[in-house]
Amino acid sequence: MALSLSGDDEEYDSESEQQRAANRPKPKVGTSAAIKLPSNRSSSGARRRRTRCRKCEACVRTECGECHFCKDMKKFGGPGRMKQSCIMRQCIAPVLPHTAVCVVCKEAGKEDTLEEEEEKFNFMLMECSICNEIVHPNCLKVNDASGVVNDELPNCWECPKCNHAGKSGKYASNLPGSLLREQKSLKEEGDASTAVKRRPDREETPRYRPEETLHRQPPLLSPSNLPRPRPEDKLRKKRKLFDDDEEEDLGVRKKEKSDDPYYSKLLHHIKTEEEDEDPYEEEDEEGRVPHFRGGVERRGRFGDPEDEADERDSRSSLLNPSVKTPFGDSDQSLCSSPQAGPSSEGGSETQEKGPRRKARRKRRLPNRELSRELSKALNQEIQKTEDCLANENRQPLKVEPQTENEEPQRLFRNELGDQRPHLKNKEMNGTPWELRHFYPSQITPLGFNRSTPTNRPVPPHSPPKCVQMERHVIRPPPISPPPDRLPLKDGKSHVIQREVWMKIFGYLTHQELCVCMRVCKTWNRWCCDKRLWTMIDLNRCTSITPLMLSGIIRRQPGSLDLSWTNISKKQLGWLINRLPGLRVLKLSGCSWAAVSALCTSSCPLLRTLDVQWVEGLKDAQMRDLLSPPTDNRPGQLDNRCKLRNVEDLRLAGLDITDTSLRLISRQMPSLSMLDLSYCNHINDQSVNLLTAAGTTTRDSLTDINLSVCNRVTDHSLNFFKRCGSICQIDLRFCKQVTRTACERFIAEMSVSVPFRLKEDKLLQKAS
DNA sequence: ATCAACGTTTAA
DNA sequence: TTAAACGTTGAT
Repeated sequence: MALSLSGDDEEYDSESEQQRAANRPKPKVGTSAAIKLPSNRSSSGARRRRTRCRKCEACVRTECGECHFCKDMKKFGGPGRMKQSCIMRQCIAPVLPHTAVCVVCKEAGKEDTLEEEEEKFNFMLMECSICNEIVHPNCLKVNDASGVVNDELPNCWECPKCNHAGKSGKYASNLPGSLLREQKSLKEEGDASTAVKRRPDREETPRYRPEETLHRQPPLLSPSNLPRPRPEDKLRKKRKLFDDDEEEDLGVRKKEKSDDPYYSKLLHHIKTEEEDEDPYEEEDEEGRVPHFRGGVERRGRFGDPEDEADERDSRSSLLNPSVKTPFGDSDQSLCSSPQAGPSSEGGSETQEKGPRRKARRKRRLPNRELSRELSKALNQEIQKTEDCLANENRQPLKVEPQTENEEPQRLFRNELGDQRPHLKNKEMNGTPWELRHFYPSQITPLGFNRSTPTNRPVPPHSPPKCVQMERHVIRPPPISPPPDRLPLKDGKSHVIQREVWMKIFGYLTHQELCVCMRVCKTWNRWCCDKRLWTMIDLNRCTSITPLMLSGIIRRQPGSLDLSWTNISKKQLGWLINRLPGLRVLKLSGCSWAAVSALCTSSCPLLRTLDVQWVEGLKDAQMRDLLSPPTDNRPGQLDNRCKLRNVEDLRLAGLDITDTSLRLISRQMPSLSMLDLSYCNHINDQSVNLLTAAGTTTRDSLTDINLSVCNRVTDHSLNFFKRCGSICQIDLRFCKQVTRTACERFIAEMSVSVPFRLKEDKLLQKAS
């Protein structure tokens, strides 16, 4: 259907079947019928639906109750139309259903009956992402073709036949589908263009190498009554199998500089896939691709020169599709029969190879991602900057500027002055964004960012398209990412447990964590644990890229600082929709257009909202922000203001008036800290409103900042006397407030609550 | 039989 | 182009 990827596909008998399937409702097929399917399902589009592993963190956790899909559920008062899993519960490694059996021997996976890790592979069920056949690798009587394991999904590969036949993959992104929306794009893509686009990917497939002399596997032992494999076993097996040469792909990537757009695209796709494969391998690893070039030594198989040769091969064939491996063009049956794979064209060496070791591990992408995942522009930029990346990032441990202004200036220079957009892109996409963090002390003498809207960072020319993000599968991070112990080269595990490492990592800064993430894959995962990233600070990171966004989602921070960034409404909307646990959001200096993304029913229940100096945020916008969302789904009961839990509200530098304050007072019953500094319209009447009888703010306010509010006078101090919980009143630089009045306030309050003048016109409760 | 939710279709 | 809808699958 959507996946007529090349002319080859038309050879499939089932092609017409696929077309039909796309054009009319599928006939009802019960579970039992589905089991019968394999015989005629070979090469058809009908794939076994995967199901939850029920083991991963996502599967184990409870529904968030906050996300889109939760809100739809009947149990959360929704209409139950969407029938989708909670965003936070999207399985990281969906498994084949229990009813899946080998198309050859009709038996289930048997890997858990075996001891040897490598043998297990031969007896686990593998689903081909191209022809959809599910087989035991050992049941394939093929000798000379290599299956390509897709470790994006458990039990997923491109079977030797398809791989050998050079079929372009449909891939198996059988992940929870809610975030995979590309099928349309794929469908709309013409066959020709699809074929062309897919070619490099196909060519990237590593071929069997004669040097790999491995003993043949024993013939199939087919105990028909073996217990079913547990999904987790398969997962574990995969991990184990792949961890050893985990960095091989990194090696491929790091070694290759490309001027081939296909390759560049592929490069990026691989990265994307890596994200998908495991939430803990993400932009850090991507970003470090160039770093690896001169950085961390390769270990174990990683350093195997054969692998490098192989990689070069795949690279060259990638660049030159006409270059084929000896077996690439052989006449292969097209998966119509499980027995019909390539036989012995491979020559004598091939005979020594069981399917096991031929299944070269290679990350493959789900078709959807491969098709349109990333914008062409982005890929082109990546391509152009490959070389620059290599050079710039040769020093992976280089410490980023820490001073207040250095980094932003650098960014600004790139964003504004540099006419080489690829450099900008390189900056943002080629470097781990965590390393680009800086922690400026933006505190002015008054404790506020004195930047005014005139100093607002100018958005870059082409802000990254959040659209891209929609097509990424972003899964929530597990709380304790596997493995439990660091796997060592000799197959053993490091003595120190993960949780101990986690404690150590807990002492590191984000920058240091980023360095650790480049040490190995396991550390990369561990260092991404959301406990280490409860607060993510992208303050003044002027260009927010899709990678950053996905990185944020995976870390599920409770606190996010996007101040003075160019984040767009779409991006922010995308983010907050996926951060139901977000409690602190800082958006100072952003545009109202972006901030308006909060006016949705998916806005998390924030406790702290910082919208200082937001351009265009006035009373009308404040009203929008504080109104109940209007996009509630039918049946959705909760139409309360999404900011009702805000305790800390920062509105410095806004042109808001009492109109907004009334709303705030009404809608934020828990408001404790309120920053109204630099608000020129705020006056005594405003203070009166906030502290009037019957308002919740009267008792909830503990900390108010009215510095540089020139309309506030001594009279306001009288209003504050009626605030039951007030602890700090900042009236610094209020021209119409006198020190005398402050002292009088202290004197009068001293009867009940002792206050002191911490600074001139800064009143603080003496504790 | 019931529930959850995957993957595709349809609507906006 | 994206989100919503929904038929159907898979687990229990």
